Amino acid sequence: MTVVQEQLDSTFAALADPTRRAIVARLARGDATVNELAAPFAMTLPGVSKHLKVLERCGLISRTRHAQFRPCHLERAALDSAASWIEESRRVWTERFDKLDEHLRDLQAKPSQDEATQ
Amino acid sequence: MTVVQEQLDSTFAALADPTRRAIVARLARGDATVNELAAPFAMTLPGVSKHLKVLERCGLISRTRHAQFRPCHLERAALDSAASWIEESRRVWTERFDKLDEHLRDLQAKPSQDEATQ
DNA sequence: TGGTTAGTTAGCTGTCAAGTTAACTAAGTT
DNA sequence: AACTTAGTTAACTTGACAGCTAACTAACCA
Repeated sequence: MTVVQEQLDSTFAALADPTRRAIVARLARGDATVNELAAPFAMTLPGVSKHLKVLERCGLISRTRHAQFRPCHLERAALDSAASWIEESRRVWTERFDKLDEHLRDLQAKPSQDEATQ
Repeated sequence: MTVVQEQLDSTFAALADPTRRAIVARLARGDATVNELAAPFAMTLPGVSKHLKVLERCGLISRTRHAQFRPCHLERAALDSAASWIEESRRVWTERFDKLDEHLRDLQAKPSQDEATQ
């Protein structure tokens, strides 16, 4: 298993949880402390702390220290790599149909003997 | 939990597995049977069959019948919704920095009394 | 009809993840 | 020094999931 694959594994797995997606969405609007992030959820602080660890381990967030606070910061790189993977699949899928389309236009424009007899 | 959230949960969870990502990438290039999809993997057929069920349940693929074959087909909708979610977070993140940037340019252009004394 | 090909279902095992409470660390406050 | 605030770590329970083998269904072939 390559490093890139493991990165994607952990990033997609992180985004599979609705609590973590909400945290990411919140952090997109600006940095926040653990308690601020935990406030909207009916969940204990250790639970949120675990989610943050998951997000940190896949590189989606980073944490610094500021007195007894640990402000969380969204890192766009992991988000970018997940987006890139999906985009690549969509690109291939789209390209295939574009080629099919082109082929059909070719057939219509100048049907060859071979194709016309099929 | 909303339907949309459950859809995202299951789609991201599906994409968290490297085998399933490889299957999706393969299907982007065109439809394939279960055995064709299983061929590249050191895994039993029931294992692959399970992965396909996961992909089907989150809407990433669909399956039809053709004699004793069950060709798999990539459905772009689920892929699109996952991509959209990520894009929205990236958009917010980017917008925030654009606004900050604009604010800083404003400060430089016409510093107010209030801001100048801080 | 008996065999082959394509694939799924069932049942099992091991692993990992989410959530909890309780106990801890570390920094700031009085 | 004692207390409060912010957060993490540890230990546990529960539930889901990946993989396997064995047994099954369904369609085609001889």
